[in-house]
Amino acid sequence: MEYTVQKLGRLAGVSTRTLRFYDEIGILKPARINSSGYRIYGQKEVDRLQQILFYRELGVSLDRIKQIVTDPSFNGADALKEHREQLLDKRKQLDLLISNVEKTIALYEGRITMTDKEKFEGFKQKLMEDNENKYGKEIREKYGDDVVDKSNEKLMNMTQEQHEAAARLVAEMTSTLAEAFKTGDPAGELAQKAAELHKQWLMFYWSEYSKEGHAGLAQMYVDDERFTAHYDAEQPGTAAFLRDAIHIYTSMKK
Amino acid sequence: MEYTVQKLGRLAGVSTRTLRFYDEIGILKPARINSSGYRIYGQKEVDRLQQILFYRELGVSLDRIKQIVTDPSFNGADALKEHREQLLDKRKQLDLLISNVEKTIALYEGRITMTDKEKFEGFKQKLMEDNENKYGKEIREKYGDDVVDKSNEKLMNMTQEQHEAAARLVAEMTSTLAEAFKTGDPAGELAQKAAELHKQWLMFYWSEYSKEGHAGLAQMYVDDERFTAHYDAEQPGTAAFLRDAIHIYTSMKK
DNA sequence: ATTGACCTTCACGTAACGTAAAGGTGTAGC
DNA sequence: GCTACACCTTTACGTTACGTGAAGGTCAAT
Repeated sequence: MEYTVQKLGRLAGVSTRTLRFYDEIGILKPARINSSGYRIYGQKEVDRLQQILFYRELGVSLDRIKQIVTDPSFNGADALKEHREQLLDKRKQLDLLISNVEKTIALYEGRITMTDKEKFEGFKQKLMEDNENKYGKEIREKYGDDVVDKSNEKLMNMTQEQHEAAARLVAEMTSTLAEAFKTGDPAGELAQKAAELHKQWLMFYWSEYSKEGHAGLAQMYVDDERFTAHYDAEQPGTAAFLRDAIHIYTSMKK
Repeated sequence: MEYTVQKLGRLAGVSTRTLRFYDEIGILKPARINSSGYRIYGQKEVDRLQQILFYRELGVSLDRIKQIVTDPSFNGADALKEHREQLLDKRKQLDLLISNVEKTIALYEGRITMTDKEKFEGFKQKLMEDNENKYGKEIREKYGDDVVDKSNEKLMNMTQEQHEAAARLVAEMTSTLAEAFKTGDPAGELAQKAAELHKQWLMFYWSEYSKEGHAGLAQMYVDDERFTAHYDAEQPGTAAFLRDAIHIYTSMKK
């Protein structure tokens, strides 16, 4: 039985591009090339492809698969054992990441202690210590103490008060914007107040204000669908409305 | 305080290339460019970089970090929550992979039931069933039953007897090669017997023999360090010796 | 002869940089 | 003033495993 790329692809469930790529990297060459330059595969190649896909499903890299299928002496457990070690390593790192992400979420959400400053500080302290134990040593060795300390200091400095103040501003901006949206007039008083609040809230994070930056950010609310989705969540059109309001706001201010 | 790329890089523990790259993708622009075209960063940029690195350590993509640092409204838990979901998904897939790799290793090694054909077959059956339950449905839907059945059939056809026969051949070849190596003569009787055994063993996996293929594989034993390491494990120089023996073997046979 | 389904070879895009290469800048020592 | 030498710049290829066109040739049927 002979196969062209597409036939073999359908049989094995891979794209024609994949077969051409496997040819290119020398992992699966066609049995022959016909007079028109077409790749022709035979039974031998079908078997080899099955073997390749078997290892691919186990997450083995094509580079390693190449060794395995080229020389059957690598067929055995050795390659897979090494691969297993890599996977276990990967999982370990992944678990660490997940643990840190979850701690950070808890910290942001304040689920646990946002209302209790003492505990809050203690929690951040704990997050820092955990990280310190897990990979702080490596990083300290690599980059020196100052970097790590500075990074930790930064985390500590984002105090609960700051966070709450910013949150209040955002809440006020959001409700003002919703009110303004009902008027339909981005140049109106309410909309301009929303733009002003938006600026104030930005100032919490930007250390310097510029009309251009503000206007550019506003434009992005419309251009980037991820931002749009955020602002349009309650009321479609809000993102565009906010952009218009801010553009008016920034062009009036000098 | 003002910094050039290298100074900022040392402070934060990243390469200058990274800073230029962050400039390029617009995630961290220098405060200004001096008259010589040098990038000059200020305190604001230092802070922003710290924030970037914080999220980077949590495994967040630069694309997402860009949103977070560009618009503080993304600073919160939302981005991280989505990120956590992705990480959990990843871990699930990783666990599946590890489980399959471990089963395959056990199968290859025969640790469990290699000496008991019934159990062996049962084990392979179990591996197949497990895979079937985990993602067989998807694959069957995607590619049709024939592909999956064919793949499974292939696994079942690799019987214990075949495996053992090949293993015996490999053992014989290895010991013959070791003996031959001591003589130092790749054209000698022992070395040529090793080459012949090597061919026989290859025939177990290749459905077709060619002198060129055999000679090419032998050359790779020397050219590719990973193969070399395998054959030189017991005795350095063995890979080169085997190549020489095979080259002599293949050029004498017609 | 034309259509439509195949096939071919480029060649760019993906993520986050590492690693040269080729060339300009700044400053210290002679 | 000249020369080292450490710094800076841009350009561009390599990494993994292909996806996705683009431009153009082939094959069988209408």
